[in-house]
This record gives sequence, C-alpha cells and structure tokens, in this order.
Amino acid sequence: MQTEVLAVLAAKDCARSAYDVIKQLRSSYPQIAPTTVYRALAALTERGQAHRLESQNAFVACNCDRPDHAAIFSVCTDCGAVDESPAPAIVADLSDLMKETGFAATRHVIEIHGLCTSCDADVPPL
Amino acid sequence: MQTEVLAVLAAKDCARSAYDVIKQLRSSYPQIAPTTVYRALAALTERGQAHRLESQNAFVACNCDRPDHAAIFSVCTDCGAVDESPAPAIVADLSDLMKETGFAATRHVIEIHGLCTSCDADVPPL
DNA sequence: TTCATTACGTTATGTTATAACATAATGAAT
DNA sequence: ATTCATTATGTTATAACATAACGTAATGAA
Repeated sequence: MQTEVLAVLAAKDCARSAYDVIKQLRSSYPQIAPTTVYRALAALTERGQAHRLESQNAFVACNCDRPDHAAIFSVCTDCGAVDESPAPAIVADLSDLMKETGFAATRHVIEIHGLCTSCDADVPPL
Repeated sequence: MQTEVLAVLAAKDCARSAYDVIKQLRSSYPQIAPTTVYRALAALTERGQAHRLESQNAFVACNCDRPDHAAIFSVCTDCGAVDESPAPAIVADLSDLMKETGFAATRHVIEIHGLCTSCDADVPPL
C-alpha cells in the first residue's frame, strides 16, 4: 500500500490530500478507507520518502536523493507546483538562531508560497 | 467579535484551534457558530494581529509591535508554548534563495518544532 | 429614505484525521 | 507443524477543522 500511495504522490509535482489519494486508489482498491492511506502516509513520511506540506494539509513525494534532511518547500499559489530544496545552510542558521534563545530545534517546517517561474512569467508586469 | 477572539488568543502563549476559541466564547456567546469565529480569525490574521500556525491548524495572537512582517515561530512540542521572532535576515535569505530559481516568494511559513528553554531543562542529559 | 456596507446568525455540508477493534498473512522459534 | 509475535490491512464510527449559502439587523453616507 505504501508503494501505491507513493506512486500516486510521485505522479505529479503538486501536493495531494490524503483524500485525493484515496479517490485515485479507489479504482484499484474499491474498499480502501482513510485509515489505510493515513497509515501508509505515516510510514512514508517517517521514512522521509514523502513529506507533509503543513500549509496545505497535503503530501508530496520526496524528490531528492537523501531523504533524511530538513527541506524547504516552495509552493506555487497559482499552479500548485511544489519544489523541494535541501538548503542545509539556512536550516542551520535557523537552528542557531533558535539556540540563542535556548530553544532546541528538532523539526523545521519551511514552506514558501509564491509564484513559480512559469506562472510568474504569465503575470503582466506592473 | 474580533476583539473577543483576540483576547482569547492573547490569554495564553500557546496556539488555540478555532474550536478551542469557540468553546471558550460559548460562556459569553451561547449561540456562537464556527463561521463567526472563522470570520473573526480571518480578519485578525489578514491584519496581522493574529497568526495561523499551519503545522497545528491553530492560531496565536501576534506579540510584536509591528504586525506587518514575516515571522518565525518556535513551537515547544512538550508544553505547546509558541514564540514569535521577527528575524528579517533569514526571511530575506530565504526569499533570495528562492529567487535564484525564479520563484517569487510572497508568504513565508516558518515553524520550528522543538523544546523550549524550560522544557529542555527538564529532560535528563544523555 | 434609500442604499451599500458590515457584521453576525443559522443551517448544512465538506474536508481532514483518528480511535477502537477485528482479521489475515508472514515468518521465526520451538 | 504449531505456536506466537509482528505487520498489514479492513471496518465502523466519530472527532476535529473549515466553508458554503443564505438570511437579518445595524450603521451611516448620499
């Protein structure tokens, strides 16, 4: 099931909600229930093969070689395309900044909304 | 109503869900419905007087002088305390990094999870 | 006094997520 | 080969988060 869910996520570069995944999988698995998909998503995200986009309540496949990193996501508000950048320097800066105030960071949620290259190009200049 | 909602949020340093707010306000407003609170929250967040914590599906009062900034939130996974830092430098770095790839950032969601100073102190050293 | 605006109420529904319990498949240890 | 633990999945129900669609009342400007 994890394989099936990951395949659905990997098929597009935009985030899909758990229920989107269910809808897609229903053709092959007519009896599929939310629980099943959420279980698969939990396993995948824990292992870093998929990520949860907190600002969308949705999920994307991990598209990098090393899934064991904190990542920065860009989300196009127009077409929905999601891109993942490793950007370890900024993550380290953030952890350091937090540490100054005594906060011990364990997980980074960094999601930047805006227009991707191609959608930005479609917007007429001011 | 916005005033009431903001007062509820400001009363604690941890994030509250819209339904938490409803529960609290029900004593004074027995007929209050989700719509009403969500409307107030939308106005408050739009004006920067409150912020939505995406990773919690919850809301906090803004605790800084200038509400018109991108902010970084730290969220204690133990006690739930939320702290807001302005940190414009890192936000600028992030925007620049995105711009390199042609992405035009308009909104930054930065939420760092970990242990706050006092909860970290309670954890026995390794 | 008309009208636009704003705020709020009401009802219903849509969307996201989990709890609690049951069943079946697998394979290691005896 | 059977027992047992583990893992995966199914089933049912419900909790938690959020919005749609429509109605009403108050306010104040033209």
